[in-house]
Amino acid sequence: MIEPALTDSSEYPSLLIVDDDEVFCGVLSKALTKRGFSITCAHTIEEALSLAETATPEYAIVDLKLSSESGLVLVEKLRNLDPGTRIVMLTGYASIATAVEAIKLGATHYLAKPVDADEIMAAFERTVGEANIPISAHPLSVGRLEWEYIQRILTENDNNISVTARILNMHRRTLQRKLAKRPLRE
Amino acid sequence: MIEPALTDSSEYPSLLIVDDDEVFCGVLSKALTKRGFSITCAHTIEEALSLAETATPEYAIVDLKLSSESGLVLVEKLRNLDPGTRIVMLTGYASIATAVEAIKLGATHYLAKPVDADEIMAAFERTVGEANIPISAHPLSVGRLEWEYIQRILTENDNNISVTARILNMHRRTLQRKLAKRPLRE
DNA sequence: ATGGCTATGCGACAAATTGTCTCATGCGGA
DNA sequence: TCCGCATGAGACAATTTGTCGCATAGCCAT
Repeated sequence: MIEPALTDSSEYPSLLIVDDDEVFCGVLSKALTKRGFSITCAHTIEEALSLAETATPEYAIVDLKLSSESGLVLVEKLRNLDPGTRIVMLTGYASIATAVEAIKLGATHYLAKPVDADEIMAAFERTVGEANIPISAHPLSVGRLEWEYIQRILTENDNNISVTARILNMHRRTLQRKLAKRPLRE
Repeated sequence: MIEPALTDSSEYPSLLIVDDDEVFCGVLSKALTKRGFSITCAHTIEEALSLAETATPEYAIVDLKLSSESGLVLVEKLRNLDPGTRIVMLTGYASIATAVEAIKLGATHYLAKPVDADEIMAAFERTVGEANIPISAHPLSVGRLEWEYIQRILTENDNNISVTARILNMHRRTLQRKLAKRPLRE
């Protein structure tokens, strides 16, 4: 066992998670610790930077939307601190424009939520030239992805089915039906 | 008038358009000539490469979906020929996954069709960091989310449709159809 | 209280999408 | 050359969605 105090010099690679959603940080933190990383969490850009200046992390997971600011600037700064840092940008509000910018700023990869820990792992390993190392991540089925996504948007909107349906650009009747037959395994 | 043979030494910057749609090439060619470029068109990767080997263009516009092959490999090759070439990737089948790949391979920018000549011009000029990208306020529609996800798994698996369909737990026929369709906006 | 506005649940039927099957073609390895 | 696997595509049935309609219910301002 390694003593928790020595995270810096730990034999585990250091990984900084930056996301303003504390619950999300917690869940991810736990999942990645189990996979052998030494995790630190930050909820704002300032916090992330002061942590990174003390000890630059080897890996970072940055949310695009950090309260009001853009996680993009953080990507740039982390890279300036240490060009070797591997950064995955994560977001619930994905767009091609921000993806392009993130990669240009030096992010290793860009993923839209929902994602699971394995997919993030795979993203860190990934290099340009196609699928060299077949990572055994087990991605969600499309059905499952849709279900998770719907649940998130629904929650964000007070469980208002009509509003959610409009946002998701689907018919209220359809959403009703999808929600009705909820037991979706896979 | 400049003699066509001397495109290299022309006073106009050289620009190579690679798209299998001849009509599109023609229109774009005309619009960009008017803006002061010396245009050459190619409709296949081979054609593009042989042209580029003779005289490497200063700018290039590459379509992602070139009949059977992917324009991504062309981006890589053009870059190897001359790292200074500024390349804009263009496509009617835009996705975050391919955008990420394109930028990693060295593309200057990535735009979704339909697009006008001015946007392409702006894309060539774009520099990192400057742009102040707005974070989209609204989440993706379910349809779009599915499209992005499919594209991601597909690129992660070397564009193997059969494998992707199995991973996603959907029928190959269905995946075929979804990929064929989708000039999806939203 | 009454009318205007919106959310919700659900039946019914048409329209669109998927699931299945089947073929023919093309490619790389045994 | 045969085998296994990927792919594109046609055809038809099985499901799922899109649409309408209607009734109920909560909010809120008149």
